[in-house]
Amino acid sequence: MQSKHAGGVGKMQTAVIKEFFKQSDKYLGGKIRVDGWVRTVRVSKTFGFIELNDGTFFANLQVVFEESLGNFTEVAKLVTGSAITVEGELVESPGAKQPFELKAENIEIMGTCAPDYPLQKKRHTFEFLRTIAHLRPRTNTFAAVFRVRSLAAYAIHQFFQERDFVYVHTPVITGSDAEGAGEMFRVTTLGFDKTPRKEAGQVDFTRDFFGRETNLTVSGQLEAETYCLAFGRVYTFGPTFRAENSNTPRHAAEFWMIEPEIAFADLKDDMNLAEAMMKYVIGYVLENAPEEMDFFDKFIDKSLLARLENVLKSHFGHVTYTEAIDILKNSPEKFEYPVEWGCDLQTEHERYLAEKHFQKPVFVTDYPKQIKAFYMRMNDDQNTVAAMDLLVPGVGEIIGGSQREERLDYLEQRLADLGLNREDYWWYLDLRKYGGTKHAGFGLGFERLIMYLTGMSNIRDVISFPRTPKNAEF
RNA sequence: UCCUCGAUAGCUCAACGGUAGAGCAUCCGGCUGUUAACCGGAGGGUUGCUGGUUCGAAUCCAGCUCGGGGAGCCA
Repeated sequence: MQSKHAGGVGKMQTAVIKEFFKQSDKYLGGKIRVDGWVRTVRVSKTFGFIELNDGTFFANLQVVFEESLGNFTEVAKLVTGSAITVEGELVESPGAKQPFELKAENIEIMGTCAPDYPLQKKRHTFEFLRTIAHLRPRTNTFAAVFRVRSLAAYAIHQFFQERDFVYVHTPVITGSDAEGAGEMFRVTTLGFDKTPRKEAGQVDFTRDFFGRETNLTVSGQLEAETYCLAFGRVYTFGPTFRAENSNTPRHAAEFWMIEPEIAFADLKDDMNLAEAMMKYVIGYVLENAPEEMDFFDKFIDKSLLARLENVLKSHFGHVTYTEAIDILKNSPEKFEYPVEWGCDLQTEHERYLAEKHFQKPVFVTDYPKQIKAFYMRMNDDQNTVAAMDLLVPGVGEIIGGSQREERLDYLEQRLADLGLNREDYWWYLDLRKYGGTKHAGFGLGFERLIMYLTGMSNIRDVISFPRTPKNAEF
């Protein structure tokens, strides 16, 4: 990649550290200028070393400076976190830990760093770093996490765009409060002191901003289906909000979700899409962030690379809910919760299936209708629905999807059975009246994908500023 | 929301009923190739908050707040 800053041959070249590592031949022996932040300084009486990072590359550039420097005393006093611009010659390094280093001829101090800077050059706990979420992207782990996150987002867009999917922006504010996917955050401009009431005492939402009750979306799926039945293949990728009081390493109140929806497609097509997408993203990240992935493998999860590479080579497992119940019943494992057909699978059951029995990602399909949402397509047995969950080792449920019920009479019956108001779904039901066809889709929790890709074990450490119960700092 | 464990210097931890310590970080000094550099010195604390027991509480008890792990809900 040619830097937009790169100058002509023989002149001083300003470039980013990534380029020195990717094309060191081009720069070795030449004069360069580089901007960055000090990660650590090691100084002696007449010379010193600076580890410089400019955010473009995982590794640091070692800068060597000597007494001849005009501002040697000031440079020698630099502390971790300072911003500097260095000019000098890029030379081969005699040290064992880096191939080359920058022999400084001039160091300009662009921004000093106060001595109470909380980041040290030793290891911090993730719990502490969460309290300084504005500074943590400067650490190795978070630099790696958020570069992988960026690459994974790009890979997802690329995967769908290459396959002619249309990216749909579904609304963040929704008027539908009956999507059944959990507690919602209310959106209102009504005052708290004198909330308008109707005669019976309930809040009068006709006087609210939208003239009706509105909430933050818990899923873009129903809206995505409308565009699916126009474009054939669509996907959403945006923020999602759940007001559940969930206190776990896998839940956040604000998270990002990817929801593809495909027309003229059944559950099998849906699972094939999900598997292809997962493999595409894994492959893309392994190829484009090798330094970051090596770091995770070394310091975060020692079996990460082996596991991801194995996933690329193997086919995902497939098992029906009914078969899964049999596997669990016949397993030697002692479960805390009893296994019975009709009960939802507990976390311990899901973990056993993904981590012990299959030891790779596995689709569980055809769940009892009682434990799944109204829009999932009824199977011929009238007892199970065409649903699928993808379980992955270490994270658990990462995808939930289904073939949608396209038969109007079946769908109306399901709404009635669940006590849902038919009028609230008038436009959703219209899709079944006007050219309805079989279609399917799924929801992928983006943060859970990042956890799976990096080996990070807490969702709060894979999203820039996590929102969880009792925490919305920053 | 439930169960469980925890909160001591900026950070990571020790002290477990009797004067609150160490390593790292910071500041000062030393050191001619360092790699979480090294060596010497200094400053730094209402022991999460409120109350209780005790001659005496970081330590024991109660409540609260916040955090970790597990569970539920789910992505």
